[in-house]
Amino acid sequence: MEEFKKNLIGLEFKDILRKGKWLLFDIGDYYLCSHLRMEGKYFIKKHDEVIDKHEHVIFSFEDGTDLRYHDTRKFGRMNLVLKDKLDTVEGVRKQGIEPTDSNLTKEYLYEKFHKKKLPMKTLLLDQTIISGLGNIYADEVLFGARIKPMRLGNTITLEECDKIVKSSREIIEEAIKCGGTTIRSYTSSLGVTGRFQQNLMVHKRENEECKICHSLIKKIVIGGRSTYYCEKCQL
DNA sequence: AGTGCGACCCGAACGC
DNA sequence: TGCGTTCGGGTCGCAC
Repeated sequence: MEEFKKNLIGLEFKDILRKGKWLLFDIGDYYLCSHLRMEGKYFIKKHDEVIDKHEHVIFSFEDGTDLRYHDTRKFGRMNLVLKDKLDTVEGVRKQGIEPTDSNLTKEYLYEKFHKKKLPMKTLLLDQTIISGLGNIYADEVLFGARIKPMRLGNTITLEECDKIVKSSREIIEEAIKCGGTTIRSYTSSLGVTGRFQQNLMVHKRENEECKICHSLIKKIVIGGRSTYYCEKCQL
């Protein structure tokens, strides 16, 4: 921690990049790799403003402003690495292809899925295959692609991979437009709300009617994660 | 290698 | 001002 502080004093934040779910702050010879997990968020505040009990890391700048990292559950992670050592941050290095990237093709997904004996829900959460989908969007993508979450990778056809490409792109783009999804965050008073929850077709909708076929949405656990799907719409 | 699962964290939601 | 328990999100590390 002391080392972390000492290394940053006097350095300039030059840029902010993103790789999958990681934020990379370009600072001098370093990248500060920051993963927000569930509820991590950054705020700009004046240096003299009262420090909230969930503001765990504060960067103070010469102009009297702070960049403050706020994380209710202390679940996020930060990792300061020299730029040429970025490869040593496993999570950052092993990112797969993003839904918005034209390199995400049905052939690529078929190659990744067709020998796997893991459920599709688990495979969509694997950041080394598709980068950026979390528990909510994985459920939504599978609904959009009309694939049951427990189907194993080795049962998925090329055609279904095409549906996943399209569904993931559509859902991620729409979610970004909406400012994300607010489900468990209680910090909306701070201005961080997502509107995508209005678009959710299955996630967190156990025993509610499917918006397409009106049968009841089911909830199960796959790979230790809550998973929602429509028995009738998804094959 | 591939797969499965507990640990991490703590406020909210839930059950009584 | 009720209190104890469970849940959940993404990732890693360990066991098989």
